[in-house]
Amino acid sequence: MKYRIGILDDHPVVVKGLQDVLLKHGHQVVWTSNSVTDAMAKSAIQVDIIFSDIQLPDGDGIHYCKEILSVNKHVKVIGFSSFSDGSFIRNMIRNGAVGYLLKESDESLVLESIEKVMAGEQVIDPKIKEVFLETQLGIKKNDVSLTRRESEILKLIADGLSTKEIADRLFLSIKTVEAHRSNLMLKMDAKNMAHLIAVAFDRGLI
Amino acid sequence: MKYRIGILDDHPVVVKGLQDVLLKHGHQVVWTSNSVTDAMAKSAIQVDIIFSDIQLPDGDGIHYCKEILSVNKHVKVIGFSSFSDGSFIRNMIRNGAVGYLLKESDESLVLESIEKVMAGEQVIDPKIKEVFLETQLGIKKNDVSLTRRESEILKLIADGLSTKEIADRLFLSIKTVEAHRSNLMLKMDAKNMAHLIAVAFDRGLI
DNA sequence: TTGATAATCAGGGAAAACCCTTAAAAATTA
DNA sequence: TAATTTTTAAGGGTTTTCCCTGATTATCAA
Repeated sequence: MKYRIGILDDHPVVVKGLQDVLLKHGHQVVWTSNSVTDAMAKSAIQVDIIFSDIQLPDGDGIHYCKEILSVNKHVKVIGFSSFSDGSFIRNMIRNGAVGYLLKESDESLVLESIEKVMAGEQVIDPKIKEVFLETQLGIKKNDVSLTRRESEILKLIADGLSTKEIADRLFLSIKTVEAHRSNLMLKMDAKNMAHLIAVAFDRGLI
Repeated sequence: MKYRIGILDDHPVVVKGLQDVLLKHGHQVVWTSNSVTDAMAKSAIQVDIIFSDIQLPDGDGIHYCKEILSVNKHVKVIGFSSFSDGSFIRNMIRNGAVGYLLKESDESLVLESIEKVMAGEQVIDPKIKEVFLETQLGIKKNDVSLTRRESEILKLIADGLSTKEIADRLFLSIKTVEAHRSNLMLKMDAKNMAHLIAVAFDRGLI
């Protein structure tokens, strides 16, 4: 199937390259644009898919995504950027994008993604999946080593249990639990319990 | 290629099932075990791959993994459990496991994974990858929508700032910051600040 | 313009967290 | 066995969080 496609990117080279790939395979590139304002002005033009960069001169693809979907809720927006930054991708998806590809993707991935997206599937670049998986697995950096008791208590803290509740659960004195909490904060260089949990998540300890 | 395999699991049905699959395809199951102690006693038996459950009667697969690798660092340990709990998987991998499969995996996945693992690759059950990806993307249930001020303050809390510090930073009254904290806890159904941060990470809000 | 939502702030009190020192079993490791 | 680490625990004090009620001012959409 051949589709009507719009491209929003402020890098002429990227626009040209993507356009060539799409045209070569019979798709119609009905508009290209280098700014959010301009792209919104073209929102009346019917398209099936929009490829949108994240960083644009007058805004970002994330807000554009939300806006264009409020005008035309049937269009499939695919984030198209060189950033594999998680927060960009998350926000793009949250704002309604159905896919996110990296600019270094090869032709076949772009073409496959068009088919998948039009079939109602969500598409995330496999490279991003790998990065996400590694983050989840905490392969990054894991210098602090916690004792068995410490990680046990850490998990209970993350579950929202107070010192007293943890003490009751583990049949320990409140003072003992307090000692472990202090050690956790010391080891992980945390200022308080909220910070401790944030650090623990960052280091993949939870 | 056919390999020598050990199985550590305290569920006889699982052991039987896995063993049948492996034997049917020509692999050798050189030992099976239902406890960590017993499995360690069999550590002298040369194996290529060990399938290990997470929860065992006398310990857990995570510590077993570490121990067996200190004895035989060339063995490939594959976590094999019905838990898709992230922390188990993370810890298993951190302790040297090269793979993690779910018990509901079908035969072909198990067999493919054996080949991949022996080829030096890491194997994670695709179902887990999906869960991880969804967590990363915050797709799960992202029903809570925070206001601008709330997410601003949430981030500062995660950075370890106290109510007073946040108030100073944002030129607000302590009471205002307290109000926002209360609303955050209410919205995210958190019992205290530590829990709030944990929930926020879970939902991909940080 | 009129609700609804968001953001601001107050007082007061109970509970929990935080910080300090000190120390003795218990378990591991060398 | 000796040395080290872990786990246990106390006393006592300061600070912060947490919870309640109540209220005024912006902001934004219908």
